Amino acid sequence: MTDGGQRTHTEQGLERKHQLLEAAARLFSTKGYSSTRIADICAEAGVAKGLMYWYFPTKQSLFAELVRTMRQQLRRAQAAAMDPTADAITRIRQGTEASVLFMAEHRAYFALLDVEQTDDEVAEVLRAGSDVYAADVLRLVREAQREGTLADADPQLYVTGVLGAVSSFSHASRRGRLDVPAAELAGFVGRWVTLALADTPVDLPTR
Amino acid sequence: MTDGGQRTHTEQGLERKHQLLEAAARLFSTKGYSSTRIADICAEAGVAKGLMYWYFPTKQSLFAELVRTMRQQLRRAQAAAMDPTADAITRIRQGTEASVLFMAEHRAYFALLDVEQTDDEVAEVLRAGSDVYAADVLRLVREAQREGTLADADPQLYVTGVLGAVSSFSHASRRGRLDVPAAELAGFVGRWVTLALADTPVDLPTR
DNA sequence: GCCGACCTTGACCGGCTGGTCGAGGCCTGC
DNA sequence: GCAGGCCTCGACCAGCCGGTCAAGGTCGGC
Repeated sequence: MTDGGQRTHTEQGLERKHQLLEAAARLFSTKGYSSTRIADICAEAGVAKGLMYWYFPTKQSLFAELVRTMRQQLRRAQAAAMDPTADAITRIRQGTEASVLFMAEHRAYFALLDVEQTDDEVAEVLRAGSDVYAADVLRLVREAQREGTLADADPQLYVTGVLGAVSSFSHASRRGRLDVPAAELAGFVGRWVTLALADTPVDLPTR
Repeated sequence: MTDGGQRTHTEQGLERKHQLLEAAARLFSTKGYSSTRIADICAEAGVAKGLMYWYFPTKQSLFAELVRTMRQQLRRAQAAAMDPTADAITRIRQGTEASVLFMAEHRAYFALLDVEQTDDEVAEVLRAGSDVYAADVLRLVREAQREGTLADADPQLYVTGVLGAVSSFSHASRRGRLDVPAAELAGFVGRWVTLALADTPVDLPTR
């Protein structure tokens, strides 16, 4: 913005910059943003600390560049997967599948989005609690599968779906992105989950 | 663990402790854990900094206590909502509804779970990207509603559901909690979302 | 051979922040 | 009235970490 003159880099320079980005991606995605030290990144890339500031003005700008390129790639994958002639629901499904697939294939990269596990111990505190609920749901899923009211896919998939729905909707509500009374929201999520769990033909032609 | 002797508190002491917990909850849930300074918490509670260390050994232990009590309450709500005589799917739905409802009613408290927005600017970088996809899905949802292939609820609900599914499943996969090949996972999530979006009777007796 | 742009280094700085400490006030039981 | 436990204060400390800087190296062009 303010700075008109972008610095020019030689081929070697671009390569170094790339090295730094890759080193940073590795560290950010395992340790989180704020727990990753600039010194760590430079050590990982095998260069001196000052060098980072030759290629990036701040730690944040390095992070931003990483996120930006990542999003662009994902976006391309989504666009490519959607058939413009199909109906809306189909396109939502296509975009969903493409997103999950793409993120799974580039997981190291997209782990950046999980940014902020802070201290391991804090993360531990948080996880410990949700595990209990997860175990509950897992038990129920197995029971439903025995009852024959739920298809025979990997139970963890269903557990993830249920817990994910609860936390996603709750999170959105907290953030004020849903203008819906609590009771109504709860009902919606209940139905949402129930529908998603609806017994699917086990040998659905997926491929 | 190691320290055998728990300190004893007078009534006044317990009240102070409570004040600190509440102040911390307010700050953690708005600024995130690591961005909240101990000095801030004490200022918010109107006491000197050293006092926190009279009631809690570390910052982390304060946080842990907050999370612990919160989980316990949620857990009770879940248990109360599940009808032990009902079938498994029904109980999953009941637990889901109770969770969402409870979290919505105590949103200030549960915002703790969103811990770690780190620096505002970093959060901004992350949000900016996902908004684009959200806008896309929103468009598709509206289109589907016009087509009549999707019920007439608040479009944001559907958007939240779709995006939440993508991120939850992807996150779980990244964390190694799903032992499923990427393509299969993508297919599952696609179906999951499609089922959840299945046209529900618009005037379903929700209330 | 010298100039300037690009690149690299690592010692250093300054501010921030979790945690400590010694001093002192209050209240209860004796 | 004093001993001892509870509570409160805020100045202080130590270490960490993002960011700076002065110095020097390399290489191509003239």
